[in-house]
Parts: sequence; structure tokens; C-alpha cells
Amino acid sequence: MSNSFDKPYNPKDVEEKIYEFWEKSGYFAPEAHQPQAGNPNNDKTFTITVPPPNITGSLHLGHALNATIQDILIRKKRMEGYKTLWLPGTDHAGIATQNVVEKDLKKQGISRHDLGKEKFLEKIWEWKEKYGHIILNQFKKLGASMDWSRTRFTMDSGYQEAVKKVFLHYHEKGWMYKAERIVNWCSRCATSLSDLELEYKEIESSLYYIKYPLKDGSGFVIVATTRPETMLGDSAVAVNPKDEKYKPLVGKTLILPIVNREIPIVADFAIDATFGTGAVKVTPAHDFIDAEIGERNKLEIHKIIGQNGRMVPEAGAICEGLKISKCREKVIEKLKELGLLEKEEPYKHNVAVCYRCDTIIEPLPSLQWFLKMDNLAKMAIDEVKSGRIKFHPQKWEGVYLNWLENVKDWCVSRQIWWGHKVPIEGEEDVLDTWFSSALWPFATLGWSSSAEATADKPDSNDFKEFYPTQILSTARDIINLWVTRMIFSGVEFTGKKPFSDVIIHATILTKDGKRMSKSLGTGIDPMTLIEKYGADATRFGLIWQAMGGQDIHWAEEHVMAGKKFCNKIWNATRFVLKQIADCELRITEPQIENQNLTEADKQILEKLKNAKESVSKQTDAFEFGQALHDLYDFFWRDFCDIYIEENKKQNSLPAGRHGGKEILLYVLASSIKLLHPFMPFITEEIWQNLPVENKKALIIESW
RNA sequence: GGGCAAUUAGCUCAGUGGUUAGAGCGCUUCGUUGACAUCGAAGAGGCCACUGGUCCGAUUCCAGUAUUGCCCACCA
Repeated sequence: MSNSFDKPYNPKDVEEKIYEFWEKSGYFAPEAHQPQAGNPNNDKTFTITVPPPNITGSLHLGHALNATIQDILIRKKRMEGYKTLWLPGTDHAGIATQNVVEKDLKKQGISRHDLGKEKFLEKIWEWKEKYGHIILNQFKKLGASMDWSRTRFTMDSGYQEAVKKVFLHYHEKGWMYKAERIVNWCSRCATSLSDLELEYKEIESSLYYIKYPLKDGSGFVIVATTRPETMLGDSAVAVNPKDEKYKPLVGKTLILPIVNREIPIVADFAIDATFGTGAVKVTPAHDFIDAEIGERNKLEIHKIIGQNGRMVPEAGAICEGLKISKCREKVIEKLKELGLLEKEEPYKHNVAVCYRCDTIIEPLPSLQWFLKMDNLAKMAIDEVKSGRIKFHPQKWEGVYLNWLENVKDWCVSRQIWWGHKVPIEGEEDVLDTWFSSALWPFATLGWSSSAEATADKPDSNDFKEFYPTQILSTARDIINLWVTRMIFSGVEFTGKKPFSDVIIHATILTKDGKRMSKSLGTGIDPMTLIEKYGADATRFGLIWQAMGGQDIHWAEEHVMAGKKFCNKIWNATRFVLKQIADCELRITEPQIENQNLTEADKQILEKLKNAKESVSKQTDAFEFGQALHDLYDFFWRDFCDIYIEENKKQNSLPAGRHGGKEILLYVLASSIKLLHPFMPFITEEIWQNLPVENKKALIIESW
């Protein structure tokens, strides 16, 4: 390693070189593990499988924070003598990726249908090669000590085998079933979506009051609706059974306007008597609540909207083929003609939209695969309630449990092209992307593979050796999408929890507390920060702000502070090296009882001991920000401002002292070790320049 | 509608039942020959959101209010 200890510290001279050094030396792989004499951790493994980023784009600050957290844990455990594995990879991300590639093609005026399925999938694989690579490189720039030889993708052939095995297992158990049910349908993506894949958007629309004539000619019942066009599929009008106003009418028959179908007035507790007129039109085919009312009251189902978002023949001749919005106009026009539109009020409400393309979701009946959730949810609940899996901070257990306790069966089939095929003959559907992500902690370790290992089918010894993993660190918004499902999958298929501790890291917001988002232009690219300040400074800035799991209102000045801290460490090292240049010192632990020690010596050794304890404790408790603050204070205040200054004075005394030099070197070297998990590049570079016996690399030095 | 957080220096945030409440950045003044001006020394700047309660004592514990943010639900 070269030597130029110039001022100031320049990360560009160091980072790339150091990363290459680590990679070439093979230190990231568990195979590099060497037992440390007398270390009780020698036989223990420590594994993290990285949450695989979607191949839809590049990493954002949240990924950078999460990767830094995991790297800190892995590096510390590695130094503590554990056999560590941090497994990298990426996720195929079904709909998200399909949509991104479609958009990309659209720029050239091509649709996926122009290409056909096979060619389109080729395009997606090309995309994956390109972006998967970019993402993994970004992890490298950040200093992530991942074992690249074990990189996985959720569509690797070994992984596909695992998905198939899991699906068939559920099917044999009778938990995987096919049924025609009302589902969330995105007409643009032409696929079903789970509830978790929806977003809600407030829109300004109208509340229409429509008169439904009683068959006996005795008057009307007025219903209020935001969706008049769905009246074409009505099979009843419902009122609350306790609603005195309508009690006499329950059981009577109405004539559905335009359609002229006879429909009953039914009583159902789901109706809120205080909203609108207290009477609700019921369209079992196109509304979730109406579907339930329909089931309870054994109502007919009239499907009037097709999967392409247009009206089907059953909607009637005047509306057939129309888009939903056009049909609405038509129905309103017709009702006006008939004198049955009582009034129209402006009304604000939420509509569900597709989380990937923003199209309004249409609930409609469709034949889909469902996974029965009752048993699986119970298992997942039990793992957390029993304390076998712990969330940090603990409050997130509430989010997790609340969702599982109310969960409905999971619609796992998707009518898109990119994804794992539903195994079973003749199926064109693919699986929800989360169905495969759910297997990540064990499918990546070769759980499904046979004894014979190939490049594509990883050695199943990994599964034996590294599963269960220890830590899952992720973002709060995928607790239900992902964490719940990994936990029940792990227990169901391996009989073991997939990890023991779930870290829910801080969400990074803009300075004004808004969500960071690419589309709003409020996102910050971690690579820009690395370019500007260096990776260690970027990691410092991220972790400095990660206090107690609270949201981070992003403030770049902390990254600048990180850069200054790097410079401080660098220059303190220059000073120490200069002091010891004329002696043959080696790093040795000074005896605190040694009578030659000055008061200042004793104090700095005591403070070093405290800093070490505090950093260990805080890191093990996942309080990374606190750990870094403590280290910073120790190094800058106690070591540089106080001890080094004191040391200068002592050295200028005529008698001189040599003991001070030993301690200088010892405290510096110890600090460098403690700082390494947080700021790996600069510390490794410095280590390579210190007089160490049998020097290898700081990354594998003992903590 | 239900839930969870937050509210402390100009900004981003720590912290504590008990004399003078801290850090980073910013600001002011001074200091360049020896690790570092990406620095050092000194300093200004806070009714710790509001109201009430517990207590000898509350920024800290409790209750309520206000504001902000996030999550869940999705009322036609």
C-alpha cells in the first residue's frame, strides 16, 4: 500500500484501491474466516441476506443507509471472530420492472404487444443485466463487504426451483386454491393486484342522487353514489336494518332504471344510515363491500365492466364497449331524460390507484390463485408474540401483528409477463413478486437444490451452515409486504425462523419532512454524495443522523462533518506517525497500573476503554447513531484536543518521555479498529501504514 | 375514521426527575513555523410547543390541547 500521507485526506486516492484490495484478498467470503486464538466466536456464523433492491433503477439514500447499517454489523462481527456471510442480490420486481421496461420501449414507439411475449422478456433480461450490475456496483462504492461470489437474483434457476417447490407444497396442503373472486384490477397493467399494491388518491368528483322507482308505483327510493355507471350491474338496494325510515320498505321490489330489472330492497348492517340517503345501491361484481352484502343476501352478480376497462354486453346495448367514464356520462344523460336524477353534489373522496402506473383500480370478479392465510398468519404472529423474533424499534411489532390479525387470503397470481410462472399445466399467469421474495433468506442459500451443486444451483451446504440468518434490516413500508411473508415461509419450509432480529431503519425525508421521491425531484443520489465527500463521509452522515430509529430530515451538512472527521483522523495519524518515526515501536497494550504513566495517559486509556464498551454496546443494540457520536467525541475531543495536546507539552520537557509514544500509537490503533465498521476505507488505509506485527488487513483484525 | 411518532439553539438533532440543557452545521472575535485553517481558542444564541396534574423540585413522569409527519382502513 502506498504511502503518501499528504494533507488533506483525499478519499479518491484510497477508496477504489482499498476495495480492490479487499476483494482480491477474498476477505468478504466466509471462506476467508480464520479462527482467532481462544476466541469463543470462532465456531459461530453470522449471516445477513441483503434486502434485494428492485432492478427498476438505482439506489437511493434509504438503500445507502440500510446497506451501511448491515455493513457495520457484518464488519464488527467479522472482527469479533464470527464466520460472516453477507449475501448480495437483486429482485426481479414483477410489475414494477415490466412497467419500467414498457415505458422505456414507449420512447421508441414500441409496445410490449408489438414485440410479443418472448422478445419482450428478452428485453427485460437485457435490462436486468444492465441495471442489476449498476446497483451492485453502487453497493461496492459504499464499501459494502458483501460476498459477491454468492450474488443471487430472484429469478435464478435455483430460485425458480424453490418457488415451484413452495407453490406445489401449498397446493398439496390445500392452501393454494383457484377461485373466481372480486379482485383489484388494473386495466392498464391488465392484472390483478393485492391490497398492498394499491395507493389512494383524493379526487374531486360528484355524489349523484338517483331515484329508483318502487314496483308498486308508490314512490321512489333515492340512493347516493359516486359511481352511477355501476347501477347497470345493481342487484339490490340495501338499508340498515335499524333504520326506521326504511323499515317498511325492506322486502319490497324496485325497478332498476334504464335496465328495468326488478331488484329487492334488503337490510344489511354494513350500511351507515347517516350517510347520503341511508340507502345504497348494491353492485356485487364491482365493489368489495357490495360483494359481501351480495353474499350475505344471496344476490345475483351482474358483471358489467370488462378487464380492459370497457363495458361488456351485459351493461346493455347503449353502453357496451364504452370506457367507464363515457358510460358514466351516458348513464347520467339517460337518467336526466327519465327525470330520475334527483341532484348532483360536488364530492371529494379517495380512489384506489395502481401503485405502479397510477391507473384507477376497478374491483371485478376474476379467476385467480389464492393462498389461504389463516394458518400461515398464525405461525407468523406466534414467532413475534413469543419473542422469538424481535423488532427494533419494538413499536413496529404492532404494525406487523395488526396486519396479520386481519389478513385475508392472498391473491398470488398476476396477469403479467415478467415473473415466476404458476407451475401447473397450461397456466399463463405469473406469481406476485412478493411470493418469491418471501423465500429470500433460504432460497438464496440453496434450500431447494439437490446434493449436486452447480454455478446456478448453489451448494446446499450453505443452507446448512448459514441458515437461519441473524438480522433482517429493512424499511418500514415493506413490513407487511415482505417481512410477514418471509417469516411464515421460513417457518413453514425450514421449520426455523428466518432471522432473529428485524431492524426497521429510519425513513429518510427531505428537510421539510416530505417523502423523498424521484418523480418530485426531491430524491438525493448517494453516488453524488460519495463523489463529493467520499464513501466514509457519506456513511458517517447517514449514521450520524440515524438516532433511535426516528425519521431523518435529511441534512447534508452532516456528510460534510463526516468529511472533516476523515481529515481529522488522517491528520492525527500523520502526527502520531511522525512522533514514532525515530523509534522501532510496535503496537502493544500498555499496562494501566504501570507507574510511569502520567495522569493524562491514565485518563485517555480509561476513556478509550469506555468508548470501546459504549460502541460495542450501542452497536449490538442497533443504536448506530449513538455509537458513532460516542466515537466521534472520544476521538476528536479526548484524543486529539486533550491527549495529543498534552502529549506535545510533555515531549517538549527536557527530560522527554518515550512511554507517551507507545500510548499515542496504541490509542490511535485501537480507535482505528473501533471506527472501522463505520468508516472502513480510511481506517484500512491507515492500518496499512501503522507498525503492526504480522500485518494482514484491518477488515479481519480482531476487535 | 383507527393507530404511531415528533415538537429543545438560526438549521438538523442528542439528552436528563435536582446547581451553569449539549453536538454538528451556521454566526461573532482572536490565532498561520510543525498533525490538521476540512484547524485551534474564546463567545453570542434556548419561558426545552401550550395548559393542567403528580412531586420538596418537571424540559424530563401523567393527562389534555395545538401543530406537523407517517402508517392502516377506504363510507356508497
